[in-house]
Parts: sequence; C-alpha cells; structure tokens
Amino acid sequence: MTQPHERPGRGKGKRLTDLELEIMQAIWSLHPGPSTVRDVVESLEKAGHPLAYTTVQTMMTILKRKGMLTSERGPGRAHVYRARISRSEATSSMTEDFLTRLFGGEAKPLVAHLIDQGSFDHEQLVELKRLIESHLSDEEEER
Amino acid sequence: MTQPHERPGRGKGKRLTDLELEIMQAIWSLHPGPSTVRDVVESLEKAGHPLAYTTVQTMMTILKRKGMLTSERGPGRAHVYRARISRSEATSSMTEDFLTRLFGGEAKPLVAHLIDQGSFDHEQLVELKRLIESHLSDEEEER
DNA sequence: GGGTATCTCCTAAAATCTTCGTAGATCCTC
DNA sequence: GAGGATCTACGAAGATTTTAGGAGATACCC
Repeated sequence: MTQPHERPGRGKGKRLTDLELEIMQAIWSLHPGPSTVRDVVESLEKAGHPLAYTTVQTMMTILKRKGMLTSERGPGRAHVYRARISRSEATSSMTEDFLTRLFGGEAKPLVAHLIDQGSFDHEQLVELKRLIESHLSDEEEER
Repeated sequence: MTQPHERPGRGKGKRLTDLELEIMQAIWSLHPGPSTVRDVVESLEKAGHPLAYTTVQTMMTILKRKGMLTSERGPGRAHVYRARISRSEATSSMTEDFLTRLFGGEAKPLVAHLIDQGSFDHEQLVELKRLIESHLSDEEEER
C-alpha cells in the first residue's frame, strides 16, 4: 500500500524548490506588472544563472500549475505571467516551513540560535534591539 | 552538454532532505552514544512517522555516504551509527542556507520579517529584548 | 546445533526536480 | 504573403528523494 505521496508538512503550496524560488524572485523583482518568459530568461542571465528558454518556460508552467503564477495572453505573441503570491507572503510561508522543520515551529529559538552563533555584530544587535523597542511601543499605542 | 548536476548553493553537505533531517533528529535525540537502525525505527514510530526497517536503513546508508553519520560494528549484530555533525552545527548550516536562499544571507532581515509578521507576542518580544541586552553586556565585559 | 528472528546488502520503483530539444503555431518584416 | 524569428506545448532524460522487498549472512535461544 503506497500512499499517493504527499510529504507531511508539504501542504498548501509551501516550499519552493531552488529553481522555482529563483524564478519567482526574478518575477518579483521585475517590477512592476507582468513578466514574460523572455523577461525572466534575461533576468536570470544577468543574475549569473543562464538557462535555456524552454527550461524557464517549463518551470513557469509548473509554477502556474502550483498556483504561484497566473498567465494571460500578452499584447504580442508571448504570454505574460503574474505572481499570485507576493514575495512577502511566500517568504512567510517558507519561513514558517523552515521553523517547523528545525525549530519546532517557534521563532524565538531561531533568533536565540542566531544570536548565540554570533550572526549579528554589535551594531546589528543594537539595531535589532531598537526594532523591538519600537514594536513594543507601537503595541503600547494600540491599547 | 549536461553538467554532472550539482545544484548551486548546495555545496559542502548543506541541506538535509525532510527524511534525512527526521532521522538525524532521531539520532541526536537518542542521547547518548550510538544508535542502531532499530533505535531509529522505534524512535520514528513513537514520533508518529513509522517507516519500514529497510527504509530507515537505506536512509542511514545515504546519510553515511553523505558524511553525516559514521558506523562501526556494535557489540551484537547491528551496526551502530553516530552523528558526525552535531545538531547545532547542522542547524547553523541549514539556517545559513535558508538565509542565503531567502534573505540575501543576512540574519537581520529575517528577524525584521518575523517581527513584522507578528511571529512574536508581547512577552516573547520582551524576552528577546532581554536576550539581546544580555548579549550586549557580555560583549561589554569582554573588552 | 537447528530454527527463528534480525540484520545487512542489493535492487527497484514511483514521485519530484532540473534541464532542454523538437514540433508546430504565430507573429513580424520586407 | 513568404521567410525567419519567436513562442507554446509536449515530452524526455538524468538526478534525487522516499519508499520498501528479497536474498543471504549472522546471532540468539533452547
């Protein structure tokens, strides 16, 4: 009895593969508006990761199938694609997935780990502290 | 001309797949000392993810090939395996990989994102702030 | 010591990921 | 409107991931 293969924690379109993510990032950066396959090909080329046109197209088809992109006919020949999920939504989703995998879903142990590992220099620690303080005082105001 | 296929950013044993990570986590938790395949099978079963003995064995062989585990003959029949990389080393490595993929390799934008997204409640923010302050004063002392 | 349980080794297979080529449609240019 | 360039659709191939079965070796129990 082999299950139809759905990895646990893989739900709802979380987790983009490396290439999927690179392509989404190209699209998110190709502000504003829709991107063609050609746009993405050129963007990836500039980013130092050249790929065949058809490779990119295949990936964008897959991303569309996965609900990450929509496509319509463009003015000319080529289809134009739009991200259906914002960069920040995707980031949240992938961050949550990462937290689940490594830190029991909790954000604090991650930050504690980062601080412990010296991922922040002095200045960054100070900035971070300021960031937190400003959020705390925002909370204050909302009451 | 197809390259031998090595994903960029995939270098030096970074990144464990889901199952590899689950098995490593079982081994790290199976403190102290070495673990047999059987140990891991049972641990996974208790963790609600039962797998055939041979499946686990295959994965452990792969993990050994990848340099994550070592094995020796145990006292009885079964080989015993040891993690060659500590949980915290692996966590660092995977965190770094994650940061590279999503946040340009910088830890601060990640934390900023988490704070923005409301991943911390009030109390956690306060604790975090305290954590940072305590690290800042540690720095102080070291001068 | 013979039987049974267990373990290792090898093999396999389905799903996914990354890569791209070919075939055929379509648009733009002269 | 013919020719070339470009685009989409389809499919395939190699690598990886996840899953497990079978063959044969080996240890343990009585």
